[in-house]
Amino acid sequence: MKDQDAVIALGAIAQEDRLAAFRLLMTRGPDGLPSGAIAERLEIQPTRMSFHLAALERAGLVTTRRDGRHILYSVDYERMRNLLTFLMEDCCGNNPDVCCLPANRPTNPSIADRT
Amino acid sequence: MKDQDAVIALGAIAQEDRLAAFRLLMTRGPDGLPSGAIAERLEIQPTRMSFHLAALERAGLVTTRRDGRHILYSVDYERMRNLLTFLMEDCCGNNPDVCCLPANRPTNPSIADRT
DNA sequence: TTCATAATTCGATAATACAGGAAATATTGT
DNA sequence: ACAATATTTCCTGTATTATCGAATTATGAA
Repeated sequence: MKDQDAVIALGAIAQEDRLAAFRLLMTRGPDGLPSGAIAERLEIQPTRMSFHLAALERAGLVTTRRDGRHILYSVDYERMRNLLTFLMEDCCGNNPDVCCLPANRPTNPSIADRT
Repeated sequence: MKDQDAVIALGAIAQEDRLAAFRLLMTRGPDGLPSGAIAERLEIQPTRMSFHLAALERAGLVTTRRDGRHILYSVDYERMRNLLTFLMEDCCGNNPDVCCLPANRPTNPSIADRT
């Protein structure tokens, strides 16, 4: 992921309503939710929600697909993974001592090879 | 970490110059770097660098300490860890199947208890 | 104390982003 | 074709953020 992509992705979730929507979508998995349902759940006006969801989509963090008269928004988990990887790169990669990995997870990349 | 804190922290690194500065500081560990050195390295005017570093500090992502006529900026790794944890909460917590953890790390929190 | 260096703060301007409501588009059911 | 639903796009005003240069504060050295 390039710096510019990260800036856009970070900017997308650096807003109250969008962060709330994104986190809600994360809990829904690939099925996702339509804009209206998200708006209702978060008590945000539909036109606002649409605006914010468009920003998340531009940032690549969510994808859309139409289902009848609904448009379903769902998280692009791989994109999110890429963003988190990007944020950790300069941390543990060059500085194993002071690691920013959450929950005291092992810093050794070989952990990925375990079952 | 509260939503509002996350929004501020994310907004802090959602900017080209600040993201570059933050990533540079991450590679430096607790020692950090003075504003001038960062500005020179990134080819950013000192007054702008100062402005952006102040934003990172307000967001809690970096701390400062004076050393002679230098003011050293360094990453608050715990804060960064908290932010990353926050971002992953709604992912693997509620949805072990579609996980956004980087590098295929185990999703089971008990991993933290291993040696 | 006076000079030079490191960095920040201030004031003005320019660029972006946010919010609300009206209008437009797409889809389904009658 | 028509009405209803789901959602987006457009327009306007407002607020936040970024940039630049000049002035200011803090420190160390002569």
